[in-house]
Amino acid sequence: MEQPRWLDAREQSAWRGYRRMRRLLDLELARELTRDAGLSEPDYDVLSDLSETPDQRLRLSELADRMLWSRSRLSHHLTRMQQRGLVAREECAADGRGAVVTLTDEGRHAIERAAPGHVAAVRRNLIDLLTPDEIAALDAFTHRVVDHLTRPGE
Amino acid sequence: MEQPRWLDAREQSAWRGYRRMRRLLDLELARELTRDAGLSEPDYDVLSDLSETPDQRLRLSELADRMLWSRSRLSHHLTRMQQRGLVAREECAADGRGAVVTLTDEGRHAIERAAPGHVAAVRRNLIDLLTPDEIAALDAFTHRVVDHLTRPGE
DNA sequence: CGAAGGTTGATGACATGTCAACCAGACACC
DNA sequence: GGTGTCTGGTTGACATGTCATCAACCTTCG
Repeated sequence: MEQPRWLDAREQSAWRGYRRMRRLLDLELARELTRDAGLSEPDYDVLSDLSETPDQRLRLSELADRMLWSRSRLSHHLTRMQQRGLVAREECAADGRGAVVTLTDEGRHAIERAAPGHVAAVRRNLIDLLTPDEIAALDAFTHRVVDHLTRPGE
Repeated sequence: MEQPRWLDAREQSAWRGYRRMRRLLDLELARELTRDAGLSEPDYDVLSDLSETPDQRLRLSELADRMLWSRSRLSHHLTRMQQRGLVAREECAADGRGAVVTLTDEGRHAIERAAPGHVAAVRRNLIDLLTPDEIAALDAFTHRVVDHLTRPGE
């Protein structure tokens, strides 16, 4: 590790702001989601991803990849959601090892009930506080960073 | 919950990008920190906050507030860090209920060893990928959101 | 065929975070 | 000085996430 280039004042401030925002936004969104719909953020994400899928069914590994979760985490989480009746597991016809998650009626009901409030919360606490230019900047640089972090070489 | 205003394409994309970046960046920074310094991000944050304090000592509640942690979480975490010799607890002279955390020599050594690499990782995976304008925008809107979320009325 | 090697999920042990109950000292008020 | 309440911190039970490991299964190749 050679000479470190420390962050200048603005960079430091931006980095701290980012982390603080992240924490507070997380807390707030999770709080509203639990209060209004009885779901955690991970629950919401699973249901949301699943409900946007044509057949409302996904291979576990496919879902894990989309969510950037480990297979193990997904498996544990689905077990819990399954016990609450939000999703179901089925065997995969094409691959004997595989499994498929599906949305139960209760799961669909839950996400349909939760979505409007959650989107409103995201708006109120983030999106609507940003100017169109800032939204565009956020869109641009987050994708740039994601590309960097998922580049094969790194 | 009245008529929901869904997110338009750009907003949706920005929101997803944000969440994806957040997750990947977290993973990467945590990975490097563990590998290079044997610290978790929470460990690093505690040590860093502590080392920037004049006397390298802080009241628990003060530290908890700065980090946006619950007292309980901080207490648990400090117990673990204390067992590893990174910090120490002392009684508070001014308030018999209170306690003070201090940095041990080992703790100071650990943060001094970890900081250059961590800052470099933050640069490499985020800061240096943004234009100066984007840094400025990030700085501006994150603080705006933080203000919104910490406003007394909400 | 059948063994080797990679993939898919499930599982148990463990680390970490949250919530609620609790205790002791501070504080207010009579 | 009591007495009730508040505050700072600790603790234990529990929820969640990670890692290592395992069994079942596909695929390839001798």
